Amino acid sequence: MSRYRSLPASFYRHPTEQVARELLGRFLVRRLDGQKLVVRIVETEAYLGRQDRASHAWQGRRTARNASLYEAVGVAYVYFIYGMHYCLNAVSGEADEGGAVLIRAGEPLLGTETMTPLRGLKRPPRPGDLAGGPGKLCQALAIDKRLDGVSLTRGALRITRGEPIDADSVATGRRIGIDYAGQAAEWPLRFAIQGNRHVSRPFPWN
DNA sequence: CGGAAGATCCACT
DNA sequence: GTGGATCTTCCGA
Repeated sequence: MSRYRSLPASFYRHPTEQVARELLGRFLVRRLDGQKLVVRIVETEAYLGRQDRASHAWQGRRTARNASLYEAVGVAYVYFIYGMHYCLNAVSGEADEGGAVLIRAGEPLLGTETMTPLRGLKRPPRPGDLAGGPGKLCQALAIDKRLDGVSLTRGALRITRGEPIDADSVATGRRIGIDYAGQAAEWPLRFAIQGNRHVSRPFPWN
């Protein structure tokens, strides 16, 4: 069905803030051992690249870690943080700009019985337990460094058309965990589906 | 080469 | 709300 058709690379070739908004409602599909795990993207953040102090591409920084940011739009940028977590981004914007969208939270749709033990849980999960945060989401979908640089348009990790939401159903806020970024910390580049209970932490609606 | 920081999560009070 | 876990990555000396 068309909800499971991958978004094309051209989808990501637009301003990163726009891509971050339009990724809400889309499906993140992980193929794992012949099984399909699916979450609906409910929260994102835009990182604008060289002009954004919170971005790993701030001032055009190029390192071994962030090489994927300069590969091509539509590829995954996966990095390791805090000694124990991974974060998943979709590279977006213009070539060489270093823009990307952080996938901060998803609503589990398929494969929850597999995600639950991957998360180390033994009880039925409550909203947000499985993928309500960038680190949780990666753990639930078995996303790690091996998926850094892969295309999101095909293969073991894809983003599909899903269920696009209305523009007026998007909640906006400040990005999380980047207080070091000065003025950029106040830019309203965090987005979520209005009222969704699977977000990483409360929005103004709560 | 060493130190410090980090796009987080969890347990505990 | 606070503090600790944990370790790769990066930058300055």
